[in-house]
Amino acid sequence: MGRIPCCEKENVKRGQWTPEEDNKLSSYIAQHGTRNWRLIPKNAGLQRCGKSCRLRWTNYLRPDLKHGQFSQAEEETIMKLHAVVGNRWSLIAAQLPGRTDNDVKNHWNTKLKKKLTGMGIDPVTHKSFSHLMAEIATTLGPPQVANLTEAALGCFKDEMLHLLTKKRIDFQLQPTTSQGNNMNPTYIMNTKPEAKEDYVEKIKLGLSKAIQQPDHMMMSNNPWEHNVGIAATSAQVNPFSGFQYGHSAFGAEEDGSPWNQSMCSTAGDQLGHLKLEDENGEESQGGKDTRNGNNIFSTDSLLWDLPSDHDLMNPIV
DNA sequence: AAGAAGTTCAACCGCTCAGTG
DNA sequence: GCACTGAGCGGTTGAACTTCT
Repeated sequence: MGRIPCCEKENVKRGQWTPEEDNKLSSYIAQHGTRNWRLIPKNAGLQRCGKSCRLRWTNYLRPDLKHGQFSQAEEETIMKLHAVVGNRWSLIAAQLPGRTDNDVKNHWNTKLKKKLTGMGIDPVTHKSFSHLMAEIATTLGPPQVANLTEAALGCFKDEMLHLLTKKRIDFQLQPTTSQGNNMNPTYIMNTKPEAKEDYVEKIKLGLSKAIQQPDHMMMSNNPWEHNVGIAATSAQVNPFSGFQYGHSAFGAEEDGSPWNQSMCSTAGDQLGHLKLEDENGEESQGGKDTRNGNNIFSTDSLLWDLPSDHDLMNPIV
């Protein structure tokens, strides 16, 4: 049995909405509300699918929507929430008044993903590439490490070189001293064009050397320490270590909140670790239960069920 | 100036889930 | 418990726009 189409495909207009159509839809909804999307286009005199009307309304016409650029605070919120819930765009959008899931999804795919990658953070796991490499190195046997490392370095190299050469994203290679901790330095963006070529060359050199010497990877939990840092100490040249959302890259202060990097993970898997309380104080696990519970991130309703050292995202284990 | 390449974002598609009879 | 329906979600597409060569 085939799936029943949501509307008649014939006589249904598709593509960009005209101002006239927008007006018809807006004025109809202002008078009658949004009950029964299937009937709305018919009653409003639109040759559109109900689904298309719903999308147009929720993503564009709703009067409470923001249409401008995402603010820095909004971007930071998206990144933090994505680290926990993953591609649950509707959940993330629910925490950003005036933004839709489509807005958030588009912004993530076009801007934030690249921003994170450019900072040496894997946008899927929200861990630094060095962290992921270390996990690989500690989990697998030597032959697998060599092969995987080579493959991974190839990917990272391509991505990094693309970003460094095509985008004005750059790294200040001196770790900030505010932490007084070179084991976990914080890097900030350097937009000076003259610094770029030198860094690109250093990275190219370090990466190609690393690929040629996979054995060194096995000697450390952090392969970058042995290979990437060829032109300087690893802490100075390795742009992939010690990223912190709360610091200079986004201008906010770290607050010791549950958002710190240790609990970042692939998100879809993580909803199962969140305890959610509904209005009656009853617990429910994440997932579908959260569909109508838009305020699960409020401090009043969210209970964290995570030991601080719990490694939620080990892709190998 | 013009074509190519890259980017953005509105819109569509197909799927899942909740509600209902 | 089952079938059906509507709503909502996330992934993908493609037209419009921008930047690069």
